[in-house]
Amino acid sequence: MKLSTRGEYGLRAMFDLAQHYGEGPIPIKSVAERQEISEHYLEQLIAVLRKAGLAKSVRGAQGGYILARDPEEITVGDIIRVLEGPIAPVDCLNDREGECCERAETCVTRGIWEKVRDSISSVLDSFTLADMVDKASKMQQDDKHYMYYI
Amino acid sequence: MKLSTRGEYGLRAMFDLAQHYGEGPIPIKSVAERQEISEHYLEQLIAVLRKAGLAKSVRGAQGGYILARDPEEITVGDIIRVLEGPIAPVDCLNDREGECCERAETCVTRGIWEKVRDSISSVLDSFTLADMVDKASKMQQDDKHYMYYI
DNA sequence: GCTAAAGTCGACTTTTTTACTCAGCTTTAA
DNA sequence: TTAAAGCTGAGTAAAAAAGTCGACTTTAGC
Repeated sequence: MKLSTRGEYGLRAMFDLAQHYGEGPIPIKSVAERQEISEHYLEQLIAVLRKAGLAKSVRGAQGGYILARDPEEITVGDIIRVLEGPIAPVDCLNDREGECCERAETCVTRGIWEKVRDSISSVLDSFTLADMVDKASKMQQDDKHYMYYI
Repeated sequence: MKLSTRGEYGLRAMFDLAQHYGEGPIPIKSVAERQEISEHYLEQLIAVLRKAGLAKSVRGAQGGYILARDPEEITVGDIIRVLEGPIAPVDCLNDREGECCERAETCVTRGIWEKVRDSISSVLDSFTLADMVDKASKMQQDDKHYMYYI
């Protein structure tokens, strides 16, 4: 039950773009440096996000990437689904009803996986990039406070 | 976000033992046949479940495996955690607080993964093997009904 | 127009994990 | 005593994940 680095890196990259939203195109190189991710690898991930319509690219000098929509309009679920494929603990959830499992027995487990999937989805969809940026800035505030009183 | 076959097979095997609970030790071979899982592979999985205290073995002729506790006392979460490792979308959730991520920024995502983990856990812990056996027998009833009316 | 800073594309490699397989051993009911 | 079970550890093949490389295209700014 683990995310691959694709989802983790991709989310961090999109979060980075969200933090710089409004500043024009952000070069992938700078995102990779800040997030400590291999530039070439990140290139691949962001290409997927672009094709899925979550990010836009601006080619040429002074180019880079921008979120395709406002940070409020992009959920963590949107990003994870694109990079990790459909959220489904077992494959048969992606098949049409009745297309898998001959034995009804086996399908008892299916109901459980469905509930797991739905609960993951609903958690992931409940966070937007804007929420994350808010939280990050609050954390920085707290840090300052803390420093102040030392 | 996918389960490996370890969790899937292991759960099916334990479900099989639950269906035969009270009938004495069930040989792994028969479980493997019913569930269409490689016998040798299943041996490895059930060994892990045994060491974790979820199943008991009876060696020698007429031996086999038995659930270590009543089916009501074993949840799907117990089984999955043993076979798939701790439920944690990202590794840093298994570290102690503050041991990971230097940058507070990075840790904004951590809060999200924590909620995902907790929601998965609570779904998995809400099903016991007894629930699954009940459901399977109901499904068989329904099947008979269905057949009856054709 | 040239140049350098960007993104684009596809193929390649390495590493890790998964999913088995095998052989030989130990235990024990009948 | 024997055959049916579990136990153990090593080995392996295939797949997926993670990352690398190099050549190409686009475009702002000089």
